[in-house]
Amino acid sequence: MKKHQETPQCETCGSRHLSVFCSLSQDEISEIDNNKGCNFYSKGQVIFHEGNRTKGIYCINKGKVKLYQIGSEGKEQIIRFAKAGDVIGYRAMLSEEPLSASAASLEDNTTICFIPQNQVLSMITKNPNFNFKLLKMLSHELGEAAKVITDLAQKPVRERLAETLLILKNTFDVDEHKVIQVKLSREELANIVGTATESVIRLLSEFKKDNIIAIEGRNIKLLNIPALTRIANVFE
Amino acid sequence: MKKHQETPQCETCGSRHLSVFCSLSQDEISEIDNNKGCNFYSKGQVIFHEGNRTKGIYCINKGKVKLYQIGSEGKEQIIRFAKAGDVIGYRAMLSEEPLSASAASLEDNTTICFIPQNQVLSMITKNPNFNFKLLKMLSHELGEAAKVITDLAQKPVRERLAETLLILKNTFDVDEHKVIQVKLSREELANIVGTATESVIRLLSEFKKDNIIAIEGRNIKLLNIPALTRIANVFE
DNA sequence: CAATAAATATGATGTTTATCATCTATTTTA
DNA sequence: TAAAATAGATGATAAACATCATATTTATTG
Repeated sequence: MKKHQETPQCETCGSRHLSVFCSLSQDEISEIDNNKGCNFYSKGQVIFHEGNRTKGIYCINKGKVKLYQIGSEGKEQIIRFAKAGDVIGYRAMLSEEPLSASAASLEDNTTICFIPQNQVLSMITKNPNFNFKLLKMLSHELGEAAKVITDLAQKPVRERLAETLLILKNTFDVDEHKVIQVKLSREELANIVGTATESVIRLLSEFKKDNIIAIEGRNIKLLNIPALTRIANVFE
Repeated sequence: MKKHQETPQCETCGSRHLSVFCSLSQDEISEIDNNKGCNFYSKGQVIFHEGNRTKGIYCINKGKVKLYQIGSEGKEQIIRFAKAGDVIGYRAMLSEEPLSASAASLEDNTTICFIPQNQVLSMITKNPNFNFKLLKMLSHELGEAAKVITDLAQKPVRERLAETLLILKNTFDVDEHKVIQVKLSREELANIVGTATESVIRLLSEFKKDNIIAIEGRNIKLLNIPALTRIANVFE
């Protein structure tokens, strides 16, 4: 009893007005609609592979995605996340370099549109607002990356894990029960924090013992955000 | 007996043709020349401060610069370097965010021009080539940052130090005696690698003992680059 | 639904790396 | 140039963290 999966239309895309495409005109939107493709991914499916070339950008219509690199010992390092309204693959397309990261779906029914390069380039040229949104997005990402670098270089694992939980909250939000709205394995958490899976398990247990979080399987409930913030050692 | 320091002209700037400004027309160059400022910095002088706002971009005419953040325990983390022809401060300007890093000169007589925001924005709008160069530069930087993140998260200090030496070689080149053309303290090296100063000192001594490098004060001579590459554990 | 696999959990142990103390060498400055 | 400050070097120790081993729980699948 497979549900029929229809290609979503940009025109009716709920995420569009919050995304980098918010400044496009009606004409530009239908131009994209006529040229884009769409794919549906089940949980764990790879969307693109590090090292490959891309001839366009991927716009997430529905679902959640992790972007990761494989380190020299074969270990996954999660670089960032993307959700509905976010765009991925633009870095490689714009720099004309191979993809610096792989992308994999974190949920079933993740729906992702593919906008060909020539469409994007023409929008950049024709729509200054879109262009500035892109520049802004890239610059912002670069600033975030610098923060991550400093944290990885200087903070102990405990602080980084606390900070990761807060970042996941900001990225995916929490529901009415304070549960972070993304399901990650302990191993994936370790692959964000840059530590061993066992260390994440131990530290989560500590946080739980101190009533800072509650754990139900892969659901993490944030009970005491001020305490987490204190542990994370962030002042901003 | 202070030497008279003259504002350099973009028109005669040797670095221009290799920089993000390479695609500018004669008119655009003189337009910038008429609006830019210029400052001279002695070694160690701060060019701008993390957290401040910038209303333009800094173009390095001469000298070397480190960009760094101060971590939560007050420790410096060097994010990247810049040299003649490189631009700094553009990330903050384009994202309309505060500067994410501070910049400090690494050499006496470092000469840096300041191009006001409105000049840059008008070039972006009027010169598509310049715009694409910017997009490319930002995207490239973002890819480099992702690599650093994976390395910091996964590689041991020894590998990171070896890799840092190779990156310094690629950034600043070596002279005819194989000496890396930038002088950094052991502490600064530690602040790139993300480790303690003592660890850098010990590891450099090891590399020296194995005839992989030679050390004369702050000059580091790369004697065996293949060996360094092997230690750095990079396959690309 | 039993059987198997995978993920989570926890203890024991070892390695890596930071910290502290101290000493020497090199700059800087009075 | 002597004195003081700073940077570099090295050993001893401690802390953080990874790894390995082994349960235990939770998913997955025939």
